[in-house]
Amino acid sequence: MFMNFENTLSFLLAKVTVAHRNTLQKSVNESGLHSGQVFVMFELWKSDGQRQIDLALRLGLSPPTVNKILGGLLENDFVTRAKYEDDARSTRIFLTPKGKAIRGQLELQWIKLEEQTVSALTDTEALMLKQLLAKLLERPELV
Amino acid sequence: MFMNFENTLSFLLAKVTVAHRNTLQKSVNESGLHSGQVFVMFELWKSDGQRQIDLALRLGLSPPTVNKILGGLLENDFVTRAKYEDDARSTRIFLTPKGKAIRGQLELQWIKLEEQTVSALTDTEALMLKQLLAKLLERPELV
DNA sequence: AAGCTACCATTAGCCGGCTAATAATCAAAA
DNA sequence: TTTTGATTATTAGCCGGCTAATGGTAGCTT
Repeated sequence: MFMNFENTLSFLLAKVTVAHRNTLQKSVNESGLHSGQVFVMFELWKSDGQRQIDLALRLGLSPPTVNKILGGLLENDFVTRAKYEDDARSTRIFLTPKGKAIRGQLELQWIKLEEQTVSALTDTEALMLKQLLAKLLERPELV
Repeated sequence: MFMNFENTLSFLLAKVTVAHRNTLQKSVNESGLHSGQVFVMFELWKSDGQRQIDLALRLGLSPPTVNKILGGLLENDFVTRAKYEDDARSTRIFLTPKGKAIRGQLELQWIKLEEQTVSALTDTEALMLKQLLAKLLERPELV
């Protein structure tokens, strides 16, 4: 009479969420970073000196979440805050030398993580999965 | 010189899962439940009176996580705890009438959520995505 | 110039994950 | 029988998400 809960896409996504976050956590904590911090660092490596609100928008996270993550990065001296001269409301986030230096290591760890994840699939499957996930992300309100 | 971070499977999975959890949260909070509680309830509907450790194993969650989620369900009178006669260590979790009554509503909401999610894809794509996610989940240590 | 509105950062507080550490119990081995 | 080890639940404390509410600033309108 009742549906097959475990076979819904929503269920599978939820399960993958938890599993993937655990794997990500293990993968990056060698570098002294936590899972959420990695995404902020990648964004800063692309463009240093962003405002918090822009980081939030590009990462698809709420401003308080970004603020909290930055707190940890500041404590560990990966980034610094600096007031933006033209606008006293916003602060700009800059990479420290330590934050810049860690990039290579993190990229290698990310590549290893990617190889691990992809190893469960064939090349075709991996490509297809990426395309399907990207298609879901095009509708942020639906995922 | 550096990799295309946004095009890795690991990145896409991380993004999709955050987005999906937000959608799930909105979907189920009409019923008075939170996102994590839903999975425990579905598990109890399948088999009432389980021990916490068995819930944790079947859900793929840590025992403290299940314990915390059950705290909320107990407070809101969706479940009750009862000692297992043969073993003083474990407790068994039972659905209350309120917990049993909410099943139909939750199932409908889940179906709506599923339709929403799947609507971004064709039938073939949705089926394929489910199969690929399921394949990833077969290797819990890799996702 | 004054005031309204929009924007940015921040705080507080919640839920959902986790690990590590405790306490109690059970079971098996010595 | 005692002791040792495994199991179960629980607590504490962390990170990563979120919403709601504050306070300060900018900017536009009047």
